[in-house]
Amino acid sequence: MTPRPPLPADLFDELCPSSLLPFRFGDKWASMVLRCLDDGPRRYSELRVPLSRVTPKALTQSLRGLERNGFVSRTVHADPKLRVEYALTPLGRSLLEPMAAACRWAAEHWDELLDARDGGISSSG
Amino acid sequence: MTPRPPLPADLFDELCPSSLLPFRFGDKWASMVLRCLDDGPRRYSELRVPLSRVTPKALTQSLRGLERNGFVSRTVHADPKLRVEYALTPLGRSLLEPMAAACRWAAEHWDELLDARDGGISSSG
DNA sequence: GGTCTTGGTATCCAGACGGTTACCGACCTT
DNA sequence: AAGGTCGGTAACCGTCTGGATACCAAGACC
Repeated sequence: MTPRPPLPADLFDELCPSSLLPFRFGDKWASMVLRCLDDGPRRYSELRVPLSRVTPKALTQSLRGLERNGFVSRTVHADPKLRVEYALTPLGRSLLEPMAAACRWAAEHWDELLDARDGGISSSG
Repeated sequence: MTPRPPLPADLFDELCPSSLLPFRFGDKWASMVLRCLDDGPRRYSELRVPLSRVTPKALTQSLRGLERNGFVSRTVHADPKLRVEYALTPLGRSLLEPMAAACRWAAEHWDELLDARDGGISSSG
């Protein structure tokens, strides 16, 4: 429909600050899913591309959780053929701000975070 | 030492936005621990008061995790008698800002959050 | 000597979380 | 009719989290 650019081939390549981020949103993949929906609705199969390392079960689970909590909407179009679209709700969209704030924090304190993890008091665990 | 007011008797009474907050920091009790350290160092036994529903094991685990990641420092004083104090590191203190931002977000969207949970698409789970 | 406080540990256990593999019906194309 | 795509589900299983209960050594106090 909209000729938006396709999602990146693999979100795991550009591992963002989230890897050291001590915050977590929803389940394991929820924040990545939200990122993928940032610029408009996406189909299930579209989401599977950047999240290729997430099994269909896990992706469905994550989407269902986001839907249940009102962050994402799921719309089935049976127009010409089956099409399921996931989109951010306004609530879900509003979530992007505090998430970005957390990421900014992580970026600012990146060195300290690395330092604490590696050379800190104890590196066990 | 400092005659700061004691910690509240039970943090679970004044359940803050965190109950609906879709963000999570660290393990289950980490954010509550941080809140308790907000106004200065606290002893293990002090922390146990507001977190009375947290077992010693869980509290220790949470503190160790926070320490490992550089958010909290642990200091043993054997001055007159054994005293172990936990305090926020500068890094840990800097964390309070994005956490507060997340809480503000939750407060702003409180109604929507409740709505989605209860009357939303599906209330299962 | 017995007990209390302090700051924890040891052990066990249930449930949640997440991964693997396989499979499915509906529809479209060839 | 055969095969592909779409949007998933089913069954199984290991790991991790976190709770319950019990216990402990060192020092202070009585």
